[in-house]
Amino acid sequence: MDDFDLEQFVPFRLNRAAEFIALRFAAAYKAEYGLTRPEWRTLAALGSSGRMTATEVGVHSTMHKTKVSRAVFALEERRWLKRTQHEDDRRVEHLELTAAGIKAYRELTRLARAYSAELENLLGSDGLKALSSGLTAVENAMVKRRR
Amino acid sequence: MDDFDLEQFVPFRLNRAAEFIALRFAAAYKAEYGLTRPEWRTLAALGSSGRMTATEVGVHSTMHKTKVSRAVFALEERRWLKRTQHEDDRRVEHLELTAAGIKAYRELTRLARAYSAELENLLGSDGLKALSSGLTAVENAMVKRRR
DNA sequence: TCTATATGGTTACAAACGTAACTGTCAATT
DNA sequence: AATTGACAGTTACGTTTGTAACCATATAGA
Repeated sequence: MDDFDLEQFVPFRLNRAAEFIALRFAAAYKAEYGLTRPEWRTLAALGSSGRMTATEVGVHSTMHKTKVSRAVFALEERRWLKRTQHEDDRRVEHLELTAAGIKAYRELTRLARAYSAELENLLGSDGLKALSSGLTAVENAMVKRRR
Repeated sequence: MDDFDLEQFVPFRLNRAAEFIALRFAAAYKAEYGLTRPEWRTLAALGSSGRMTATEVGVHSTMHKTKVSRAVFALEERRWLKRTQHEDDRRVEHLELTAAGIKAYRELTRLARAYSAELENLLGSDGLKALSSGLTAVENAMVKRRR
């Protein structure tokens, strides 16, 4: 009928692939820990970088500040995270994982590494390399276009 | 603090890239036509494949049937789509674009093609190729794992 | 010091979503 | 013909989301 094919359209394919890959991993932390994606991302950001502000978490994990705010609240309720006020600027709060949070982080990253390995298996070494370098290209473009 | 880095985790990178790439295009059809993503996908599926059932649209564009149902309703209200009952099986309905729907489809696909070109520019020819072949790897994996 | 503007973070509200339950229809079995 | 199970599509409900407004604090300029 026409020469446009949704199946070949990169934005569509990218979305579908992301859903497939991410959902498969999300199922793990959702089922086992009841975490949402923003929560997992926040945990991961704080776990690997140590103390950060909410804004920094947002930048690091590319999440909107309302998502971060809600995730921080949830993690705090779970006693995986604690806040401390910045000395000089009382608008800012520093976020840090508690011992329990660090423990959870370790377990989750173990899962994440296992999934990375599974992914290499699933996509093949070449497939994964191609994907990764394609993603790098996107990331470079994102930096250029960032407002 | 640890050797896990969210920035290097493929599911995260994939998600972020998809958001960036898809949102940039979504902004166009959302701003100019007030379409949601399910609506655009439904339009695209029907535009390129002609008459289909709702279930087929869902398979073709990997959307849950509730999304398809809502999108079909919205497009119908807009008079871009009409339903006709299947002769033999009254559960099934055939979906087809109206003249106005086809016109919209043409305009949207023009935008989509323009965006594809922009993408090649943005990612570079090699980057786009790598991305595409990485996506193919994911797609192959999806087929294998499809339940 | 007062005002204006920017910033960190939260919240209210409406839209979009997924899950599961539902309606109506069909096919197979009895 | 009646029953059962499967399937197409819709709807109800609770959750998650994004936008925009908001509060509190900080900074700069008059």
